[in-house]
Amino acid sequence: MPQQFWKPGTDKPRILEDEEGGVVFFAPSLSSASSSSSRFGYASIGSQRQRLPVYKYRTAILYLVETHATTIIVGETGSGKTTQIPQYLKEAGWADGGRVIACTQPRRLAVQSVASRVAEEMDVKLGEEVGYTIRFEDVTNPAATMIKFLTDGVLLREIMDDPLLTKYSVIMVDEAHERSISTDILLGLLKKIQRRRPELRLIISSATIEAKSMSDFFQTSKKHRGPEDHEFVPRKVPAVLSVEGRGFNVQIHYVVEPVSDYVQATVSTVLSIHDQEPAGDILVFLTGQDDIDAAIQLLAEEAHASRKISSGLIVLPLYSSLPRAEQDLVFSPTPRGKRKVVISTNIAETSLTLEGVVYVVDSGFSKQQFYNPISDIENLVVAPISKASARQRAGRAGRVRPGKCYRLYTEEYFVNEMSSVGIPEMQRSKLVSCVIQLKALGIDNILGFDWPASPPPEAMIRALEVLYSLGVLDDDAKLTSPVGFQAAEIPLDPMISKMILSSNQLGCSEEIITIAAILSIQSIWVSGKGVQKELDEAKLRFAAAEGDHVTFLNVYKGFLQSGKSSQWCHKNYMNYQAMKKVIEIREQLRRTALRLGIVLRSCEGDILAVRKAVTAGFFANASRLEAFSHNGMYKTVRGSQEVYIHPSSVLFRVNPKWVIYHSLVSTDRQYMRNAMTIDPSWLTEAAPHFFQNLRRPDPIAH
DNA sequence: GAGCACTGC
Repeated sequence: MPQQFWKPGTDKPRILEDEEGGVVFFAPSLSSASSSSSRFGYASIGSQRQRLPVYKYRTAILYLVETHATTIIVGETGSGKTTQIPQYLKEAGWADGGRVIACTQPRRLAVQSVASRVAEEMDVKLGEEVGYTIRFEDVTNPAATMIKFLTDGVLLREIMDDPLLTKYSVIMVDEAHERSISTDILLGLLKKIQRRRPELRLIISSATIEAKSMSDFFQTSKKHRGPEDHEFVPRKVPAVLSVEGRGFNVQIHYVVEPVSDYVQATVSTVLSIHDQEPAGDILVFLTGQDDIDAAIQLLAEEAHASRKISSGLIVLPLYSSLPRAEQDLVFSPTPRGKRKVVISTNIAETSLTLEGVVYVVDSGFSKQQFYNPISDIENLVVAPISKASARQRAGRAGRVRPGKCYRLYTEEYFVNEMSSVGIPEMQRSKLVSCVIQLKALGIDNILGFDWPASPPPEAMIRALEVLYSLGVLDDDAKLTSPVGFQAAEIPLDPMISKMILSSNQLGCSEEIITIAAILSIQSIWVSGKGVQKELDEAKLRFAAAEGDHVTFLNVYKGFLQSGKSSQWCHKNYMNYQAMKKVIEIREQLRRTALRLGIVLRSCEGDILAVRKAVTAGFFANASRLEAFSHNGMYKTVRGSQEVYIHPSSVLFRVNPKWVIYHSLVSTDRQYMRNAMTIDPSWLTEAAPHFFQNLRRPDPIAH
């Protein structure tokens, strides 16, 4: 047990029972917090730490963690919970005896920056007492690390090697309100682990007040234990503690009438802020590159027309596919007498923080992914945001001083129609990777798994079907040996994993892991507007008749021959950052392949082997050109869906009779992205079962 | 001849 920090007889924390009996609320006691103020830390950093809002809950938090299996902490950004709570736990002895305190984050950058901040506060070298682990980077020392920050994805991988996470005494899951797939899987698994390890403590940290549902989820026993035994057995009822943030007040403005064109409304709002409000930068939330470009152009036109305000505005776009140098412009300080306007996607809602923003304009929309398990198509659509998102966006205006947020929707809409939280990612995504991961963790009854939010059964069944067809699961829906277990080890989509495993027998693993690495990033080309012709020409220099996959091999070869040069990328309209990521992923895949006993071998130009390996993973994505089609219409073998080759493919307008594709994107039509020519006989060869089971008597007859 | 919100292993 950790050292006792709570002394009976001293100022006792007050516990307030929720009337429904499910939730324990805790009222902070200022005097107990200040009584333990000078026990740790260096003067300057120590007093800085004490000024954080979370500090006055120090005793309360430690008390709750000690006495409850799960503690839910609701706190806005700026409360200091992420950097302070792990330190409080360490100071209270939770890292004694070689145990480790873990704190997960959804994003890599957050892991790195929080870890270095905490190492600095504790005056230790990063990677010793305080460390972090993210994909490609393990900055920990197993013999010394007491506080470890990591992405939730990394912790999930750790569960594969150590199913009970035995080295951790406390696991804090931060930003749980974002409800990413890995956070949700992690929460489900932690609940199971807790049943086997009653001494394990969980802290769930969330920005929204939806704590009740989280509390219900972690409430393993309805029976209350008496207070006399709580020192030995933690209470099963989760404790809930609310910590205020340190943001400044943000005044909210709503439009009086609904707007019909939010791009136009954005531009008018920005201009009137610039005209009437004191200095301070403006952050605008739109949905995507199209919106953003349109708004910037309109803003330029209107500012030009009214000369009085045309000067003084610096307008900058911000989205993830923007080249790095242009992205960095938004961080440069605003010159005196100027006003910066950053027009951004959701990237500025959580991933990037801009200093100096005083005004936020919120369109009320963002692009969100939805998955239809019946048609098996993922769709990116503009959809209304949730109240939680709207609050997060508004909060971006209050970081340096009191700010204002202009919502381009009515108050009536916000209050009555906006949903309070977004739909968890789990309920709007493909679940193939998620299901194989759970299988690898020994969860046999996938449909009965205790999720924080249950995914649609159709999506689960579809995922099971895909895994069965790949030979990853057997008739009893158990992982096959060795293919299933090996595929689960590879940190990629199972269809790609299957392709890699098949390349072993075909003698082309070096080429296939290159293709796998490139397929698992967004795009290796620079984003196309304005340089379309040049981009097309550059692509032609690498284009292979066999299709996009083989083209990728040419590109990668060229990149290596250039000495991985950024100028070479620039010259060929390639995204250098993306290529660097390809190199990293490829290196990780090489190591994973070696561990799985895959022989790394090049086929030395035998492209037939490469194409067969791709087919072994992606046979389910085969389609055939319609016999009398003049417009390049294909039908999928699996579902007879009408599909077309995407104009970005090197096979666009080539229209070979048979292709397999990597993915479908759905806009006005269904487009196949990354297509490759095949011989249809390879399909039955790769997956006889799959094609026999299709309804049509002979779907691949010539 | 079209368009890629954002993460992550």
